[in-house]
Amino acid sequence: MNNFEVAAFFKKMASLLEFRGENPFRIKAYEKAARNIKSLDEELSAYYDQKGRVPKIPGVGQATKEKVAEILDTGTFREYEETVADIPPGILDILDIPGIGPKTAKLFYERLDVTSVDDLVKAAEQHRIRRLPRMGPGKEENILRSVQRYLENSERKRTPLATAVPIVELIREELNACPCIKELIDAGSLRRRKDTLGDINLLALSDNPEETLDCFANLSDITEVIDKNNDFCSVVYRGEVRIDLRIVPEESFGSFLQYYTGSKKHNRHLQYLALQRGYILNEYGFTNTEADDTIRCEEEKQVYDFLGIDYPVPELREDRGEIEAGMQNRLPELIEIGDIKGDLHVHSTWSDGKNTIEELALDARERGYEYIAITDHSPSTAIANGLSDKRLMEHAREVEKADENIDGIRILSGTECDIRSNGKLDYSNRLLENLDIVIAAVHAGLEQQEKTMTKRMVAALEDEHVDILAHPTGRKFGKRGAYDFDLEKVFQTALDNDKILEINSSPKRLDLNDTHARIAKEMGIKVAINTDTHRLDNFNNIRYGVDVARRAWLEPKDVVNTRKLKDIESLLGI
DNA sequence: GCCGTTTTCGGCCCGACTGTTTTCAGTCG
Repeated sequence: MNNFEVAAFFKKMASLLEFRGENPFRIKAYEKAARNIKSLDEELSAYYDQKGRVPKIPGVGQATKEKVAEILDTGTFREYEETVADIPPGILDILDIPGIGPKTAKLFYERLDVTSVDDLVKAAEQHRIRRLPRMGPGKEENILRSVQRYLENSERKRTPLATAVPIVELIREELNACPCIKELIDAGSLRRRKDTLGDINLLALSDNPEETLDCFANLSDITEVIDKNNDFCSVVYRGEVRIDLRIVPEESFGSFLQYYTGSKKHNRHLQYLALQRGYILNEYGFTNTEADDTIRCEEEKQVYDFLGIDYPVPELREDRGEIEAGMQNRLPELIEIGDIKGDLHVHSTWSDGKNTIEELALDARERGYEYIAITDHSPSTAIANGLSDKRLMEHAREVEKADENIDGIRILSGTECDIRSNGKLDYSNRLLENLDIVIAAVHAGLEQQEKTMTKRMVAALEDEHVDILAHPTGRKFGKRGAYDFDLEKVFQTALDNDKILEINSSPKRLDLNDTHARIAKEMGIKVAINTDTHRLDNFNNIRYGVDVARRAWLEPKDVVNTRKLKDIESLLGI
């Protein structure tokens, strides 16, 4: 159980208590505990395993500490379970809908007898909501829209790549103890580095398939074995993620790897090409339709060689033109992590970051970066301790000082400036023009209608001080989709005004996503891959941003922060 | 439920945005 999961219990608990109308300060205390647990640097479970107690955390007193221990021991806590049991189950779903908080859920429950999402939809459609106090037609409409989006999201519950990767690392470590496994290889969407995974696909070479699959089925944290036979086993990890392991024969390892990497569409296209040449292509290799004789590929590349296609890396295999490009020797030279020369979106202790400007700079230098931009929040994002005008000026001076004191890396002064709901920026021109870099971002008023939101974003992109639009579509995994806005218009505005669009590497965002980043590239819009770092280890998330970029066919030249310091400076007009 | 005391009980309590109001409640990051 990680900190986010522990924090989620307390956040949820706060909602439930608010729904029941309990002491607001007790509710606040739970919210605060959740916030502080989420922003801890070390993993509670690791600390607890090692020391047998819960560390001191601000806002977490004795009572909550005991609950944390209970969660780590048992996966839940008694009071939470009792509270949940006391509330109609459908209410829990309603509380998950963005825009509907505990107070609103309570109102609907008490006045309209709404105890499920279904009830809620009916109440809205029958216009019963608009008659409630402080409700009206606009509210009713917004609620219907939120519910619709919520239902769409919950239908396709996929696992974010950044959740899957650590799980696979743990499994890999545990399976190391199993001597019969010769090699364990990622396959499927995991290998293609898709941002979310339906399930995790692994392949293994083994001398003893039976024993290997037994090892696998008995891993800790496996909560269910769905299917198991001679060369295949499918399990559920912690009741959430499905993981398939398949033992593959060495003589056709390449064919298997290619086949189980997919995607389905990519494979279907290859199968069509094979058939034109008189072969059936499947996981065993190419089978001659007449002679019934199979060519097994030991190496994956042989599959492509056989069809006369340059080898496409897994990230490209979506049948979005990579097969045609491979046939014409014009596959892109994709960007790699090593190409990244700096990070243009970093938060320090001045707003909601965990590290000082110096710590960030030294760590970035250690990573071989030539530059970073310190881009703390603006006043509108108050909960993140956004910088007032006065503090912004002090901040810039502090950055300048650090830049003078630390050799080997350039530290740029910047801001992640809120785009207010009316399209105005959170700082005046006078302040913005003193900064090296200005990132603009939408953080509030996310439910605006398409026209308003588009206008708002366009206005920001037309501002001469703005360099980058951060997390342009606003999506967050498991939370909400993109803002309602005209993507084409916003992208065109970015192009016309020579602005940079961000691929935000934060695992909960990955925004732009691969298709949007590809559109940006094709339109000729510059892209930056940033981590939005709030603490040092967030710098590691760059891998996920680069994954997105690679899936979007981006080459080093498409990404501004592959440029050397002096080129980035001239690009930013410093 | 937490915290910090002129120390064990009283105060805690961001601010923009939205859709309602006719001065504000609820949600969110």
